[in-house]
Amino acid sequence: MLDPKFLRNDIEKTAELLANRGFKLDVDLINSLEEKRKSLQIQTESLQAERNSRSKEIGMAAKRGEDIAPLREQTAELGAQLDAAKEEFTALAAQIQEIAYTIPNLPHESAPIGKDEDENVEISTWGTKKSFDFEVKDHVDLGEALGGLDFKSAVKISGSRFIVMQGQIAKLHRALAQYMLNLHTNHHGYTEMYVPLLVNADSLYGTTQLPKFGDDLFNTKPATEEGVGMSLIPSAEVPLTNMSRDVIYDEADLPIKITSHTPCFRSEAGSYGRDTRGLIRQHQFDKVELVQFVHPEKSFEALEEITMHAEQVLKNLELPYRKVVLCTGDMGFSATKTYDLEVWVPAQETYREISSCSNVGDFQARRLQARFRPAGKKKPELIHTLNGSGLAVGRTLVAVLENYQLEDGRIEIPTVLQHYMGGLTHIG
RNA sequence: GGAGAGGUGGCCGAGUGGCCGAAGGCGCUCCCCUGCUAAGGGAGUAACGAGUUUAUAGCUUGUUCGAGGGUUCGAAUCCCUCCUUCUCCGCCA
Repeated sequence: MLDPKFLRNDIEKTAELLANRGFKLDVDLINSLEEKRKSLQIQTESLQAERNSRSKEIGMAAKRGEDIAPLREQTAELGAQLDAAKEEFTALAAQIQEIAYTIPNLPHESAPIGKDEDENVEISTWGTKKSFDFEVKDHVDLGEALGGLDFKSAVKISGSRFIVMQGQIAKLHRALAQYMLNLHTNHHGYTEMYVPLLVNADSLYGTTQLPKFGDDLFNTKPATEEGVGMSLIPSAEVPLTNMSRDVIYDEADLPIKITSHTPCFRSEAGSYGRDTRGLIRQHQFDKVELVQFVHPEKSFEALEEITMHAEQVLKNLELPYRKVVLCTGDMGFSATKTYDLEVWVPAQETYREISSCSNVGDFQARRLQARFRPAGKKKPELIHTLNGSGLAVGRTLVAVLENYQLEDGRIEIPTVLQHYMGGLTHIG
C-alpha cells in the first residue's frame, strides 16, 4: 500500500509516476473522496469528543449523588447523531481503502519507462550458449525418453499443468533445490526456514496477493462473506515476508536474510494457451526463495546483492543467462524495481525467466506494520522488504536438461550437482 | 475431538461499569550521587490515525487492553461469535 500522504499531498506527481506503469489514477475521484473524508472525520471525531466529555460529566455527577437522568437523555440523542456520522465515515473510509488497495507501488526512478516486456532493458549476459551439432530436443522429449518426466500420469492424478517425476530426474530436481539452499545458507548469509504452505488471509493481504490477485490462488474453501479459509502459497515470499508482520526490529538486527525451499501453487488463471507444453508453467512447482528485511536506505543496495545471489546459482550451474531490468509497465504490483534473470532455453532458442528479484520498498511493510526502531530514536520506521527467486527449481531443471543434453539423449550432470547425485556424471 | 484456565504497553503483572491509556515491577533514556566497578536517588518512557503546521517538533483530538459484533450516557471490566495459548483426557506421523 502506498503512503496515503502521497494521495493527499502530492497526488499529481503520484498519478504521473503511476501512469508510467500503465496505471491510471482517478485523481478527481480520490480528491473528492478525500475532501469528504476530511470533513466527515473531523465531524465524527468532534461528536465523539463531545460524547466522551459528557459521559465523564455524568460519571462525576453520579459520584456526587446528583440525578443523572436528564443528562443521560440528552446524551442519548447525541449518540444517535454520532452513530449516523460514524456509519457514513466507515463506509467512506472503506471505499477509499478499497481504491488504495488496488494502487500499485511507485516505480523507482532507475526503472526504465516502458509499456510492456518488449521494453525491458538487458543489463548483461553471462556464459556461452553451447553450439549443438545435432538437433536439440526440448525437455519434454528428453524427460519422457528417459522415463523421468511423466505428464500422462500427472494428468490422470490431478490434471494438466502438473508433473510426476521419477528416478534420476526426480533426484536431479531434488539435488538442484538442495544445492541452491546450501549455497545461500553457507555462502550468502541466509537463514534456512521451514514454513507453512497454507496461509491465512491476513498474510495474503500483507504481501499484497489480496485483495487484487485472489484468482491466482488455490483456496481451501470457496470465498464467502465469512472469508476464504486458508490458501496454498503462490510463493514462499508470503510466509517468509509475513515473518515481519507486526514486528518492531532493533536497527542492529537488520538486515535479516531468510530463505526457504517450498512448493508454490498458482492457479494460472487467464494464462490458458501459454506455455501449455512442458514444465515452464505449472500449477505446482518448487522454488527456493530469498527474502531480506533491510534498512530503508539500504534497499537498492540489497536489490543488487539479492540478484547477485540468484545469479550465482546460474553461474555455478554454468547455465547461460541474461539479466534484465523490468520497465515500468512490466513490473509486478508491489515492486519499485525488478531484475529478471532469464536462462537460455536451447529448444526455444530464447531466454526464459527463471528468477525475479524485487525491491518492494515500504509497500508491503506498510500493510505488514513491519518496522524497526532506529538507534537512539523513539519512533519506529517501516523497513523495506525484498524478495527474489534463487531459483525456480522446475525451470532450472528444464534449463539443465536442455543445455546439458547429449546427442544420444543422455544428460550430463553439472559438476556442482554430481556430489548430490552420488557421484553420477550422466543420466540415461 | 472432550473438559478446564488464560490472552492487558518492549517484557512481567494488577485491574469486574465512570479522572484507567491503564497501579507496581523489569528493561530502556536522561540527570544526580559515588575517585573505577557494584549499589543508590530523581525524572521520563505505548502504538496508530485525523486536524493545525515548513516540520517525522509542538498543540488539539480520535482509536486501540487477542479479533469482530452487542448492551450502556459511558466497556479492559457485562453478553455473543471467532482466533489463539496453557493444563488434563482422547487420537495420531
